[in-house]
Amino acid sequence: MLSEAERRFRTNLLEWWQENRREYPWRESNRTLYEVFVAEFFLTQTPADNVAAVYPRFLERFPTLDSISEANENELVEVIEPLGFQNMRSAALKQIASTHDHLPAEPELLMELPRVGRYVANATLCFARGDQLPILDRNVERVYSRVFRDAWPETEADQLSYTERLVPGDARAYNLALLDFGAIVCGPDPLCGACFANEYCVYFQSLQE
DNA sequence: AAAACGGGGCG
DNA sequence: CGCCCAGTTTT
Repeated sequence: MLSEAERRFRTNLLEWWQENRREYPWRESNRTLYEVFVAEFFLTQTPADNVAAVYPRFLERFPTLDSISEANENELVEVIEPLGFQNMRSAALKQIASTHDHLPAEPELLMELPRVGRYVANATLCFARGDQLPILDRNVERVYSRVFRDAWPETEADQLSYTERLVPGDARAYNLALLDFGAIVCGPDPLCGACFANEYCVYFQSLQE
């Protein structure tokens, strides 16, 4: 059961997103599971614009897992280098490619891969396939902990359960909207003056004392 | 110098 | 689960 505020937030967020969505190469339609995975794998702790600058080159040189397993690791490191974490990342990709000829399409199986946690697994499957999975990173946490402050749980496991209830049938649109909202409006220094949630956001209400 | 960050690893 | 680590960028 969703609260009134939760239902309104969900509806308002999707409406807002129709006019405010950000475009990135990995969001284009018909991206494969592998292509979306590569993007999400690089997007952890790395600004989207940096990933966007390297992404086409990476996919051209490494269009499949198989092409990674055949490449030498130095070349992999070179292509990833502008993003940082190049050693950890190429070692992980090498290991994944050496043990898989295709990526598993279930979150628990994706999470068995090195350097793939809950965020990358759920984001990959939701954005590539539309799977109805919640995504939870620090941006999403910041948004929910403001808007639903009193109800928002403390621990990561409880937060994941909480977000699971909110994800609608069009999970892809909802989760992308949540990320864009956290980046554009509800960032570390929030633009409450431009926000649709002022009538029910607990954080905004607390500012009005 | 210190905080932020998603994942890994430990007890 | 709670805590701390490695690696990197941002403040």
